Amino acid sequence: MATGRTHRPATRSRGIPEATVARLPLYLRALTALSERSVPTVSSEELATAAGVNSAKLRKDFSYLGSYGTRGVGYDVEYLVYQISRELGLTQDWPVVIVGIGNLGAALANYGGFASRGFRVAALIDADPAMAGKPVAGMPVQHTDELEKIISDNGVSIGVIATPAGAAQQVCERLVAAGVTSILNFAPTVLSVPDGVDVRKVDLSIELQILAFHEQRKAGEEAATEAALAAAAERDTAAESPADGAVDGAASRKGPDGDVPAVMPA
Amino acid sequence: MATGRTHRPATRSRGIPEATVARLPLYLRALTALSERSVPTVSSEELATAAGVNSAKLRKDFSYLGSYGTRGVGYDVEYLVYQISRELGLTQDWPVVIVGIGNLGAALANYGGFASRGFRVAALIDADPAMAGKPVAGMPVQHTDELEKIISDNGVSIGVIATPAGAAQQVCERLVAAGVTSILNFAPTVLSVPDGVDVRKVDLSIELQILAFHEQRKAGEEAATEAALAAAAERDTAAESPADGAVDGAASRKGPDGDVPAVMPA
DNA sequence: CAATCTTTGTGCACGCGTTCACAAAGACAT
DNA sequence: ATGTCTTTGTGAACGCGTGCACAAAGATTG
Repeated sequence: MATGRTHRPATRSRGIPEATVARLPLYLRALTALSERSVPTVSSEELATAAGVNSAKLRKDFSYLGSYGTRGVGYDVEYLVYQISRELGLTQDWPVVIVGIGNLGAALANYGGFASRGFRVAALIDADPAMAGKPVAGMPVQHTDELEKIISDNGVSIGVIATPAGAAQQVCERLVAAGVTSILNFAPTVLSVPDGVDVRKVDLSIELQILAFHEQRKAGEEAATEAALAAAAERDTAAESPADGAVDGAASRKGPDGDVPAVMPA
Repeated sequence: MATGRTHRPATRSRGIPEATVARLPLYLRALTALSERSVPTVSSEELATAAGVNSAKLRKDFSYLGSYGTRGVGYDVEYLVYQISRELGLTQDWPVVIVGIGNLGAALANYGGFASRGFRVAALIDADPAMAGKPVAGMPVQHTDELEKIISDNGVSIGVIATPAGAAQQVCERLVAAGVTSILNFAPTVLSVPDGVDVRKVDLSIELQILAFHEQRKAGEEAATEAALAAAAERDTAAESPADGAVDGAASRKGPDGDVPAVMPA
């Protein structure tokens, strides 16, 4: 999982487990594809394969929503699309603002997947005065000064932060103060928010690091014969002189721009 | 969690739980920040706060790596940076290729967070002949025809897919055939890969849908008095005529572009 | 050297999520 | 109407992840 929830008690929302909620969009996507091909019904087995999950898991997930299937037949595609959409709150319009119109912010603004699922980009906001008025994705960028007014005028409750890490917390606080209660954070920082505000984060660098871990492990297992012994020996050696080895290793790792430097697509 | 793992038995990699691996990058980020401020040591409590997790969890996570702390004092920042970097495989250079240089692909190419953590963008690849040779992030875009050669010449084992959904599976297969064993997928599709290949996915739309679910729930709880009763009644009514209600609802949901339409930053 | 104080490392219990496996339900054929 | 066959819905068991709470370890002070 690339994304992680921040804060939040293990409370179940209306009885639907968090893990199930996270999978509903997957089912919805697969179902919509079937719907477009005018497939009337689908079995849990078929749908599970299309969504990339186990069929038992899918059935249990659906059981939290109610009994929408027909034994011996499967699920009615159109009906299920509707039920899941409703459960996810996609039958209503969700205005969102994107703050930080750098490379990533612009890419998000152009992302077609939002509009097609009930999300409407209400405004693009950036702190750079030079950006103000510039059209991005057919929409003029507005200055941060307008943030509060935009939020309240449009009744925005979902905000997307695509600013550099250094600006994220401040932007977050302004969004929350203005009434935003759900935030999707692309900045590589931990955001602290008051209770009642949901934060989900997407960190591109973290995903790659997790892949690197497994990649390294795979490489290590390949040469699992004598190489494994050599590696272990080397590791032990390095571990013997903590401070010294660390300084060396850490220094070589810190790149030109360090690490934290509020990097970000920007 | 915006990202989810695809396939993969619940095997522990060298004894380190997957959940712990996913948090290591968080700790690393917090530690690097401390390192830059020349903080020599840090307690589990402080570091946990900085990383946005519980201190007991952090200590348990570190215990899987070994006993790197000193009781009564805390952890040596530099040493821990080194150990975690090594564990994640960041002490070596990882060449990556980005396939699909649309808005998102370009944003990723410009993302500074990659280079600073040992990831080197070896090539940008796009299927559009018009893109070939165009410089993006100071690097010429190469045509898909070169994919196999690029992978093998650079020893690339990690690939990033930022193509439209329709092209993702095909690109994935070519990457895997060419030797890539880890894939970060931004296309809104389920990729099927052979055993031994890791896939992590990042889906922007899914994250928003999960936020919408909770947002809807919050809104519902606010008006939890009589409104709740009304809503429940309405829901029951809708549920009574499955097929009919479904057609209506689903139809109104399918936007102009449908849903699956291989949308994507592109 | 002894006493105290801080902080780590971890045993243990609990709860969530996953998976198995099967009974119940309905479609369909005879 | 009866029987067969398919597929759902779910009870139960298991395993992973989380958090508590504390003993052990070491620093620090007198």
